[in-house]
Amino acid sequence: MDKLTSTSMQELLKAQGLKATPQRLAILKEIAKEGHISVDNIYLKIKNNFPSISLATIYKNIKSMKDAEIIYEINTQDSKPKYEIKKKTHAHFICQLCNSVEDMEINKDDFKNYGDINEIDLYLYGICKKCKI
Amino acid sequence: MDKLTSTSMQELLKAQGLKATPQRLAILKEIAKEGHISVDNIYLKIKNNFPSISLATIYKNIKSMKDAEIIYEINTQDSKPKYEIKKKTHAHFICQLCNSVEDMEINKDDFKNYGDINEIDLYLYGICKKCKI
DNA sequence: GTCCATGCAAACGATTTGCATGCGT
DNA sequence: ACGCATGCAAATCGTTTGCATGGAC
Repeated sequence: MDKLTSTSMQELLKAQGLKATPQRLAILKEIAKEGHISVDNIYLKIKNNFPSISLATIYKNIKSMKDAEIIYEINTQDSKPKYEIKKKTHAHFICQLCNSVEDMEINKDDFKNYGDINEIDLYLYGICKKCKI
Repeated sequence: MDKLTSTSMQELLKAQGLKATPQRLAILKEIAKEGHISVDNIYLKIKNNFPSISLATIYKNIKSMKDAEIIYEINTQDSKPKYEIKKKTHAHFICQLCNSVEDMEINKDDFKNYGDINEIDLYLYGICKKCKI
């Protein structure tokens, strides 16, 4: 996944008119570190270094950063929503056993024959390498 | 969409070990008629001809018929889950204005280069013909 | 008669909201 | 100093569960 420094995160937020609060930076840092992570797990992870943070704050910030298109929501068939740093369009491979999410490259042009498409969400379900062992 | 008679619905249910109750048939009929419909709307529609039906019954039956792979759940970015009669793999085109869902044919073989895939969920977002006018 | 399905009400989990306080700019 | 952000608690929404009753086989 792309390296995202604290500085670039602050700029990303400011560019969208959002203040770079410690909570927001902590959330972004956790998402960037994990790749794909649920609200609950963001909360648990951040609470270690930041015991005062509230779940409501996480939800509010997830919402505003999603609206600002800084992060992206992944909705799979069997687990709670997960979040990732928004980047170039790609597919998600979902393991049907462990629910892990893996990014896969796709070529947007492959979908041109479907007409005028603004956005593509492609979820591929199977068994990941780890679970296949 | 495929024609689905009352008789074939009954057989579909029995084949999966589910009793063909009037409630179940009404739910299936509504899903077949609408193509893609939410729990709330199933409830509202059925309540007209079937005032005693309860939301819990709809939820329970949606769950059992989903488990039995008679119906399929569609989860889009901005609206509540919708349900359709399960059929051959296809994509869903979602209108970003009116949230309508439209089926689009896809060729499973086009996804062979992604590896060992059991299931494909492809959501394409854009503006539907009606909303483009 | 047994078993599964229904329908009501209560419980539940995830998310949202209101509001007083605090902090960044 | 102002306005947005935080954190708590309460409210809300969608969905699930328990349980007593009813109906299908």
